Amino acid sequence: MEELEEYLIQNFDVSKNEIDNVLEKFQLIEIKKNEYLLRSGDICEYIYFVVSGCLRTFFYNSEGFDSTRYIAFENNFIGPLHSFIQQIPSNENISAVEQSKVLRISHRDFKEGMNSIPVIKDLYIQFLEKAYIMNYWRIETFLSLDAKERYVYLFNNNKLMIKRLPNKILASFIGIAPESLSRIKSKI
Amino acid sequence: MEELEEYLIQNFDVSKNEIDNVLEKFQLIEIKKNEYLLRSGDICEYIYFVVSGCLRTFFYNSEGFDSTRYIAFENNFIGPLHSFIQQIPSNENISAVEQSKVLRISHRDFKEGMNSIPVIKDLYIQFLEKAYIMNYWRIETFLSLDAKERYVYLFNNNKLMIKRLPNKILASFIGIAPESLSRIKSKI
DNA sequence: TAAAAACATTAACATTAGTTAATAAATTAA
DNA sequence: TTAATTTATTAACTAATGTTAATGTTTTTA
Repeated sequence: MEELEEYLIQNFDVSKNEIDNVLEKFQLIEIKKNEYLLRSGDICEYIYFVVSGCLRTFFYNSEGFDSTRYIAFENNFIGPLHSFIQQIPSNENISAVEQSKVLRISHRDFKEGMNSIPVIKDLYIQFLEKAYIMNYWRIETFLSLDAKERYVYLFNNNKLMIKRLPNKILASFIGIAPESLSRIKSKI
Repeated sequence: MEELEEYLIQNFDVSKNEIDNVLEKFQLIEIKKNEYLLRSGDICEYIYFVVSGCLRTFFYNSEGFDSTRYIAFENNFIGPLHSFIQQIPSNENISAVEQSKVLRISHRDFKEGMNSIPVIKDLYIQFLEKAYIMNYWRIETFLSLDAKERYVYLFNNNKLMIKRLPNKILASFIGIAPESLSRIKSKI
């Protein structure tokens, strides 16, 4: 749990006591590469904090290929919020890109914490703000850049993704076919 | 202000007194079609609640065309959050698609309200959650749909946009050239 | 209300990205 | 460690979208 504790200390003005209250609501889970934490159609019961490894959320598009909507490396939260908040079925899957350790908090504990532990509300706000900013630049790249430019953008701004994601997932995150990504890389 | 009052009553468990405290932080502004509330490069000082009309946020892409990131009709908030939160220059503009009336709250009053008026925090969370869900499906359409499918998606799910936005802005929201949108419409 | 400006449509052509298929390389499992 | 499986690359071809330019339509302004 030290990773989440460290994360809280770094990001919030929070007392030792409050940290303990938060931490006790989380539970450590290990997951092997390619295993699922959530399948589309199911209700998202947990939000996850990535301690080590890498997870992604993705869905299957009309042609049956998968599209990666979000990637979380260490020290980031992941979970399809609309499903979690409203407790309705998710159209996304969560799975492990690498073998990972995650801390999960249930919807029940989260709701309870939102009322009883002030820092959880702040944590949630920060999570939403981070998601907002990530989604913001994501939409911007789709609106204004072509496939090659989107790859170059990631190359310049997100070395971690370039380094740790296989071609296939990188392509599905950029929104192009893996063959197109190969072509793009060969021409740079 | 009745519109915002109504909105608060509808969406939050909030007392008359609290509503008054919130409302007094807002200021009514009128804006003519095509006028700007924010220009890229400036720091976003206000978040706006649309009372009537329609606003959009957009930026200029590398070829000098504009891309529309977000559209707000009546009873929705608008503002580039990353600029507002962090008080850093925005790369987006806000302008009026139609002649509009908006209520604005300053960053200063917002920050103050976040600490002193509980419902403002909830309002902010709901704003972030709404933005999350909107951005979520937006990214999904870019990842999994081609231009024609994105138009059809809007046609089925957002009649208001189809009805009230000119072709040019609709195309810039879908991420295609206006000529392409004309072609798509003629083939449906 | 007429003229000007902005916007929308259409068509021909150019470019980008998707598709298919074959092969090579890397990873996983026996 | 080898065989099997998955992933990555390449090339030829196809389909979709962008670009340019001409024309028609609508909106704005004088």
